[in-house]
Amino acid sequence: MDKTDQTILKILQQDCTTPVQQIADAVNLSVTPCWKRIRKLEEKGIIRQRVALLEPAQVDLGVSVFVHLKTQRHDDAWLKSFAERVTAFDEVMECYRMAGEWDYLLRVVAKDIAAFDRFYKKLISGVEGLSDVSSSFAMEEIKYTTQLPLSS
Amino acid sequence: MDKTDQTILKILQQDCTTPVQQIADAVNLSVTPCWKRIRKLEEKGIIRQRVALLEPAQVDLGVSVFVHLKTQRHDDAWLKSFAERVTAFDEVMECYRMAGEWDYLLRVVAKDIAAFDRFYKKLISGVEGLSDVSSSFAMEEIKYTTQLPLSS
DNA sequence: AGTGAAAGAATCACTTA
DNA sequence: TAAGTGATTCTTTCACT
Repeated sequence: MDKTDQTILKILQQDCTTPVQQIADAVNLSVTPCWKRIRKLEEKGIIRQRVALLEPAQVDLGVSVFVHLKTQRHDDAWLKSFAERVTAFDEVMECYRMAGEWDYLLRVVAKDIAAFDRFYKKLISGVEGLSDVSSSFAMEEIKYTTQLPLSS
Repeated sequence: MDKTDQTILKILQQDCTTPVQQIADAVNLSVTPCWKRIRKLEEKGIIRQRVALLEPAQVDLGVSVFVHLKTQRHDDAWLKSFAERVTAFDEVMECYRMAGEWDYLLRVVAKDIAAFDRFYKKLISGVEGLSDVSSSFAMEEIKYTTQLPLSS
């Protein structure tokens, strides 16, 4: 992946509707070679998908809650089943296995506190082996981007 | 926003390259009225942008770190300047003002621990008034989606 | 909300360096 | 192996119904 590919990725991370013609101009190529580069970036999985981002508040999902979890089980089988269950919850936007005090961190979206509480109960009853759960509410979204910082 | 719009949004959240024709079929409309709905969703800001999502590991940004912050200042002016500074850092993918023990939570991406440490020093020296900072490393990304769960 | 036409883009076979 | 041209096909967009 050279500098040209990085520039292409940068543009597509900002607006993936940019016509190939315009991207080609930006990297001093003609349409076809530029198009082929984009295709390769997709085939390699560097571009994983092209999506529409919505405004959470406008679809009545203005509340983000971070849920910290501890567990007693740390074996592979448990992790696998945990991952499956958590992934299946549409409310869970992000889930990470963590180093340090907490074993997992989730970002959950909800309409309001009551809706989050319904999710919370589903989580507690649906996932075995949780030894500690702590929820922190986000009051305000200061920054949210999907644009990864590429060197060039 | 009715059920038809929700279906349209659902499709575009998964793949925004889906031809309008195909979306129209899915919601039992012909192309033009469907296209007009999409336009309106964009105008209202419900669709905020269309972007390409990249695979972090493939662009050498496999490390996510959550940074919890406390501050002594809680006035509007401080918040405003904090928001500006934090937003300006390309490494910061997400930043929330929190309720509870910690005042702010950031998700930062980096190439490795050394790169994160460079960011950490920039943050500490570039932002005034931080009284406590704690960094937690994500070992594994279990789920990451931008797809908000719409009712229908 | 629908039809059909015109404009605009993506995609591909083929050519060149 | 990487880039370019031009033709074809697919999509978007819009005037009109």
